[in-house]
This record gives sequence, C-alpha cells and structure tokens, in this order.
Amino acid sequence: MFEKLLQIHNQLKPQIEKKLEEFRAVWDSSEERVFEELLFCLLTPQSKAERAWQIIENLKRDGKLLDCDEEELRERLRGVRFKNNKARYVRMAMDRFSRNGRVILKERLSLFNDQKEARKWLVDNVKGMGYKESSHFLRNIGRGEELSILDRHILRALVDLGLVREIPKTITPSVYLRLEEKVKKLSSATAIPMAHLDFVLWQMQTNRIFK
DNA sequence: CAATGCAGGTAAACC
DNA sequence: TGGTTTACCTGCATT
Repeated sequence: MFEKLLQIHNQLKPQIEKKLEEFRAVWDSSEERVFEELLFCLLTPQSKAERAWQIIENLKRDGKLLDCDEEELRERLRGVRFKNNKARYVRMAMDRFSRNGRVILKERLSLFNDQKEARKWLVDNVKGMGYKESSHFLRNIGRGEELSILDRHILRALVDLGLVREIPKTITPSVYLRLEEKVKKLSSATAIPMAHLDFVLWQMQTNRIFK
C-alpha cells in the first residue's frame, strides 16, 4: 500500500536523522538561538527562507535581535510578503519574550511536558503564529517530533495517497488537528515516525532535495 | 512588456 | 459557536 513511502523513507533516513539531530542542538544552544527560529517562522510564510535568515542575521549584526523599532522593522522586512503585519508580529514577540536584554522563550516552553500543549500555547499567545508555523517552529528547535507541519505540499501528498479527499479551502484549528490525526495513523501504519513523515511526504510531493 | 496566477499562512470580520 | 470569506500586499513564472 505504502511501498513508495517506505522506499523514500529508507533512502532519506540518514539525512532526516541528521537534520533532527541539528534541531535538537538548537534547543540545547541558547535562548537567543531559539528566539531566532521563532522570528524565522513569523517571517517565512509565503516568503523566501533565505531572505528571512538574511534579515535575522542583519538584526543580530546590529544588536537589534531583541529590540528594534517597529518602523525600522518594516524597512528591514523588505522583500518579505505582508511585511507590515509581520513587523508588528515581530515587535510583539520581542515585547513578550525579551526582558532586560534577555530572552525568556525556552524558559517558558520548558514548562510544557506535552508538545501539543506547547503548540496550543504558541497559537494562543504569539500573534502571527498559527498551527502550521507553530509546528514548524517547534520542529526547528527539536521539540516537535510528535507534530505534523501541514502545509500545502504535505496536504497534496495526503490527497495523492487517498487519505484526504481534497485540500480543505480553509484550515481551521479543528481541521488542522483532524488532518494531523490522519498523518498519525499513516505513521502508525507505516512505522515511519511522525518526525520523519513530514520529510518523506515533502520529498514525495516536491521530488526535490530538502535543506 | 503588461496582465495574470499563485506561492511551505494568519487574523479578523462575518454570518 | 464554529465554519467561511477577506485583507494583508511581494516575488516570480507564465502567458
């Protein structure tokens, strides 16, 4: 039934595990490093990942990763889609997670034992972060192995596999959770870990090397 | 070269 | 209360 999936998984397994190892290293590095990933996930939707990182590097270089004027952020976010809204979200994230030049994001996330609870908290408390990007963020800091990042590529893969009839027009939280359950079932059925499945489905859909 | 369509979404208004 | 529509508003490929 899912031979293709298993085949891709076997082929990609070493790469995936290496990647997951890097994600865990992010969590172990520093508060600032984790905060960078949060900003990245705020900026990246429908924008270029390289551009998002470039902006974050520039903020770091200028000592403005934790505190930057919103007006200036708008300028810095040139090239990012919906930059005005996102500049506001970034500013709000700085307000919420930096105290006296220190980041208190890891500290806050440490309070959660359950990844889904952490995600729910992010969705409810970080403006600009929905289910997809909250899952993306948690994965990127090594705390999202149980979560699925349901972007349109992954959803198309689920449709191709016959697990979903069609891509929902609007993905509300409840729809997101229902779709994630399907991925979980697929994970169980194939014995491919959830954390691996996103990469496999992504690869299956785009047929490109992921970075 | 201008017009068009769409891309790893989210918030908020609307019924 | 919860699903649906609309605003946000850029880069790039296609026609």
